[in-house]
This record gives sequence, C-alpha cells and structure tokens, in this order.
Amino acid sequence: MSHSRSTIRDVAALAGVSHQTVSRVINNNERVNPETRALVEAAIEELGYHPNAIARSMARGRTCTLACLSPNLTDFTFASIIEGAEAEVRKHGYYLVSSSAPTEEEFSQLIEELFTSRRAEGLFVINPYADGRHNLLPPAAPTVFVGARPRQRYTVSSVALDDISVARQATQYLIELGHRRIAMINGPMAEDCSQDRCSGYEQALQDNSINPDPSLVIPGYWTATSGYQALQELFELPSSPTAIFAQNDRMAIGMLRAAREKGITVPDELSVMGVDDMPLSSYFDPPLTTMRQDPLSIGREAARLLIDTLEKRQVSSKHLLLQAQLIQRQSTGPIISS
Amino acid sequence: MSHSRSTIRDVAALAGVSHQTVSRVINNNERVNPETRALVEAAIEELGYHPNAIARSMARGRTCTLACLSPNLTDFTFASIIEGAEAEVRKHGYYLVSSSAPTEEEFSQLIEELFTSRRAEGLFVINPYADGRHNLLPPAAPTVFVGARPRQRYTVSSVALDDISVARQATQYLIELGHRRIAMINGPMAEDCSQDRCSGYEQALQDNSINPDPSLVIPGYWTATSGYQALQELFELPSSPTAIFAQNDRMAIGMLRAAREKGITVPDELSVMGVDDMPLSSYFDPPLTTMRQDPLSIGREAARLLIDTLEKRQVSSKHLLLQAQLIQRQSTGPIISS
DNA sequence: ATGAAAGCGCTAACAA
DNA sequence: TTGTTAGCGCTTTCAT
Repeated sequence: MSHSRSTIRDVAALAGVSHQTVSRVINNNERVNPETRALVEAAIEELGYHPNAIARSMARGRTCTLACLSPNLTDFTFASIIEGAEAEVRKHGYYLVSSSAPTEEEFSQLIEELFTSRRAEGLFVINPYADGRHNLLPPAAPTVFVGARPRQRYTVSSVALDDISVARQATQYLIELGHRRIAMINGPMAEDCSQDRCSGYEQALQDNSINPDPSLVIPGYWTATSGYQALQELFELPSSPTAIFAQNDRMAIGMLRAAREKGITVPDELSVMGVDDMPLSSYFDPPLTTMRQDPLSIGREAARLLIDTLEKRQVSSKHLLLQAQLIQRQSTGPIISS
Repeated sequence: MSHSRSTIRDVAALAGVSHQTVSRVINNNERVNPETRALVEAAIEELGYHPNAIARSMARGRTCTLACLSPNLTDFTFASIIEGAEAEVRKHGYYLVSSSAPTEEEFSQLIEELFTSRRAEGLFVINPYADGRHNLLPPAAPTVFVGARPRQRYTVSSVALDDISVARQATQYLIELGHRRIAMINGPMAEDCSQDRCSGYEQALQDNSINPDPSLVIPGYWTATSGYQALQELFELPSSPTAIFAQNDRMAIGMLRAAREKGITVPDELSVMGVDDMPLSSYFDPPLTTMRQDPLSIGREAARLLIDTLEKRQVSSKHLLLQAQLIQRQSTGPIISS
C-alpha cells in the first residue's frame, strides 16, 4: 500500500511465487500458468505495484530515450518538428528529451550528458549547420539530421523539406504571373536550406531564360526585421523588382510592412511570397501567399528513421525530402503593365 | 578503447585500484590521494570511460529527470514556458521530457509512463484545467501548475500570469482613452486564466462606475477565427462597442481582420487590444496594442519551484503571479467623438 | 511452468 | 586513504 514503492519481490512474496514469475507476468511472457498469473495480478493490484523503469533500463541495457537538440524550442517550425517527433517516438515506446542548444558549447555539453553518458540512445539534430555543431557529434551516435543534408557524414540519416523544389516552384509561380524582375531574400548561407532555396530560385530563372541579377538577391537572417530592411534596399535600386521570393514567411511579413510604410501596394505594385505558412500568415495585410510545409510530418518521419536505425530494421542511412504546397493568397498577383 | 563501453571496473583494473576508488574519483570525493587520482584519471582517459547515467540513477535512486505535460508543444506561449523551464532545469543538473498531451487519455498514460514508473521525479503541468486532467495526478507527485491556480490541491505549487491585474490594466487603459462601451472576448471559461481575465475586466469597469453590459462579452476559443466571428456578432448589436479587450493576441488579430473586411477603421472607429505580445504582433495592420507577458520567466520560475520542492529546500507550496507590461501600438486610440 | 542464480554498472556502508 | 561487501529492481540464463 506504500504508494507504488513495492518491488517485484514484494509482489512475489504476497503471491507466493518467485520474483521471476512476477517478472514473466509483467512482461506478458506466455509461459505462465493462467492461475498463477491471476494470483500475481491480484498481488500487483493489492500492492499498487508498478515496474520501475530505471531498473528495467538497467537490466535491459536500454533507456528507450531519445534526445532532440534544437537551437531553440519556440520557433514555430522547430516546435512543430519536435511535436511530431515526440508523438511518433512515444507511439513506439520511446521518450524524448528536447533541449535547446543555442550555442556550440551547450550543444557539446548536451551530447556529453545525454548521449555519451548513455541516457539517450539516439539523437535528432535540428539545424546542424547553424554553426560547427555537426562536428561535435560522436561518430557512433545514431543520428538523424532534421532540415539539412548530412553532407560528408555517410552514416547519418536526414529529413528535410525539398528546398530546391520548393524554391523552384515558388519562383516559377511568380514567373507565370508575368514577373521577370524577381528578387529573393535569403536565410544564412551556412544552412543547407538557404543554399538549396537559392539553387531552386536560380533554376527557375534559368528554366525560363531569365538572366539572374545579383543585385536582386539580398542576404537575410530569417527575421521580419531583415525582411523589412531588405525591402528598403531593393527599392533604392535603379530598377526595382516587381516580385519578391522570401525564403521564409517572417521575412516576407517584414517586407509587407515595409511596403505598406513606403506606400507600395501589394500585390498591384509588388508581389511578395514566403515559405512556411506560419499560423496567422493569412491574417496579415494582405494575406500572405506562401509555400506551406508540414513540419509535423518532418518530425514524424525523422522519428521513424531514427527508430528504424536503432532497431536495426534499417542499416544504411536514408534521406527524405518532403514537398511543400503552394498556398495562393492576396500578396501575389499578375504584373500590372502600366 | 571500445568506444565508451568500459566500466568502472575496467578503469579500476587498469589503474590497479578498487572500483570504489574510481567511483570516488568520478564523484569528486575529496578523500582520495592525489597520486591515486592521477592514476585513475589516466586510466579513464585511456579507456575513454564515461559514467553510465542509468546505473547511477539506479544506485542513487534518483533519475534527475522531470516531465512537462502540455496540451501541445507548438503554441508560442507553451513553447516559451517549456524553453524557460528546460534551460533552468538543466542548470540544476536535471533533464526535461516535454510531452504533448492533447487528451486526458494521453495525459494519464504519460503520468503512468513517466511518473508512476519513476522515470521522472516531478511534473510541470501546463494548463491543468483544459479538461479533467488535473484529477489524474497522483497525490504524491511533486507538481507545479503553470498558468493556473492549484485550486483545492494544497500541495501543488503554481506559477501564472497575474491575469486579474493584467485584464484590469488593459481595461483601465481603454477606459482612460475615453471608451465606455468596451467589449471582451474570452478564452474557455474552464481555464482559470479566462476566469481571472474576466474578473479583472469587471473590476476595471466597476472601478470606473461603468455598468457592465453582458451582451458585450463574447465566448471565444483563443483562436483567430473565434475573434473574427466575435467581431461580426458585436457589430450586429444595436449599439456596438468602441473598444475591445481580447483575452489573447490571436483573437485580437482575428478581430483586426474582421474589422478590415467590414470597413471599420482601427483605431479611429474601434480600438482593439490583446494579451501576449506574440512574435510579429507588431507586424499586423495596425500593429497590435497588447499586454506583454514573459512566458520564459514563467517557465524558469516554475522550474525553480519544482526543484526547490524536490530538494526539500521548500516544504509548503508556493504561488507566483507574474506581471505583464502594456505595449502601446496603433490598434488603440482615443475615442473619436463625431 | 516455475525457480535459483547471476549480473546490469554503479553507490553506500562499513571495515581495514 | 583505500578496499570489501551489499545492494538498487529488474532481466536473463539455466535448471528443474
């Protein structure tokens, strides 16, 4: 009755069997007499017995715990990936420790505390190329990269948005609206995802025989502020763009605001689109056209990959690219020939 | 050399000491001869030894793991609370398992898997009154409620926004702008936070001898959509409000959009304000006036409370109320007498 | 079908 | 200061 502090041996004593039989019962081992089982179950009930997870981990040599290291837990995309991974992982009997590792130092400390000390059996790493953190991974760590290709690490699996394709579609869409001078604002170029979105943009221009104009490509930092500033720059150019592909929604939102303040009408004078479809992207003025990604699925797939690796259902590394969907709203429109 | 699979006994053998001496070294026990220590440390280094966290948990009877149960991990406020708690917890040598428990069933399953099985030593529960989940808590579980009062559970500590005060200040601010017909849109009334914000609103009206008009209070669901719909209802009233206090930013944003579509000018014809100061609240049209809360601090304080409880530095339960700050932007203005 | 014995890797109590 | 002996609560052989 002492609240759930009783052990397998207490149960055994009460049921008049060996502790091993109790172990068989709680592990649903078939080789136990139904009557004995009933006896044991009654004892378990009476004592309010619950197996101790740590002792099980100890004996089995498995923690059933995975870790997710993310630059932060609040970014909507990251949080969604984590939510997706957490739910999936749990379905398979695992637990997820999600930690924010804004710096390389914290990252390496977490690796040590979680993986090296064998608290976690495997790792999710969101945005591994934000800095040099990918170099801090133990080679033996079962790992899935989320939102990036694994580059030279051939044992690591990965799940990411198909950034090339997404950017290509977005740019193509703007081209089909009649735009030719299409600007782009990037994320930090250390990240695969920015690089790939650049490639996709360039490919789309090339597909349509449009000469890329380097002055139309502005470096940004994923923030609304950087979008806001980029628009100012773009409209100081001798010949300003008629459309902008922002590599994420936040930067697009910043541009929308800058345009409003400068008296530039969206979409009549300028089309703006983003990537993500953040919550409330449809509530801005005007509602934002964007490429909707599904970060929950990304997390879910990452979880499946990691678990498959751990349970040896899969030996070689695997790389998944998910697609996005064009969401047409009112921030983009056909070019107005005036 | 076999990658970090060596044990305390391997180290002991190599160093020519007993495993207990190794234990003393890795636990920074003072009573160990400096020369012996050096010997042991060399052996540790050579073998690439790292203590096994699970074995330590087993022997010490402590997991140093806490769990945070939240309806979801993506809501910005929840995610920020979790981020704050996670960072604080880690500083104290704990780990956090954050799980989404959208339903009571998942909640109770998580309690079982995490707490009852003694994987986690303590619990954070975000939004315990979203449904009946607060009834599913084991009485013995060291728990901190986040975003709600503990009501009848006298052993549980809590951290929340001072919702009464926040709503009172918000309403007072609108009154000082000259408004008298002030509407409000609520969150679900099962939650303390909605109830308290209602009280604060009512108190402010009373403070200023304004008769509350029940038709101006509309039930909402924290969503932008519910704000959007509420505004339509309010403007079908015989006498519409000149200002609205939305209990969160999302609902306020929904109202802004509805107003725009109905041709109601904000703030000239209608003032709207929210609570939260979500990211990008300043990027809506017009930029949203709101009460800024600090969910990171809420998480941090919750972590401190739980750890203090666990480490017996604090016996009685404690209840923290944090304040919010008025952020004046362009969605509110003085009443225009026309 | 059940039980006895050993051990997972560590810490804690006691002894030397 | 160091070593010995027992566990922590469970699972995993191997007997019976």
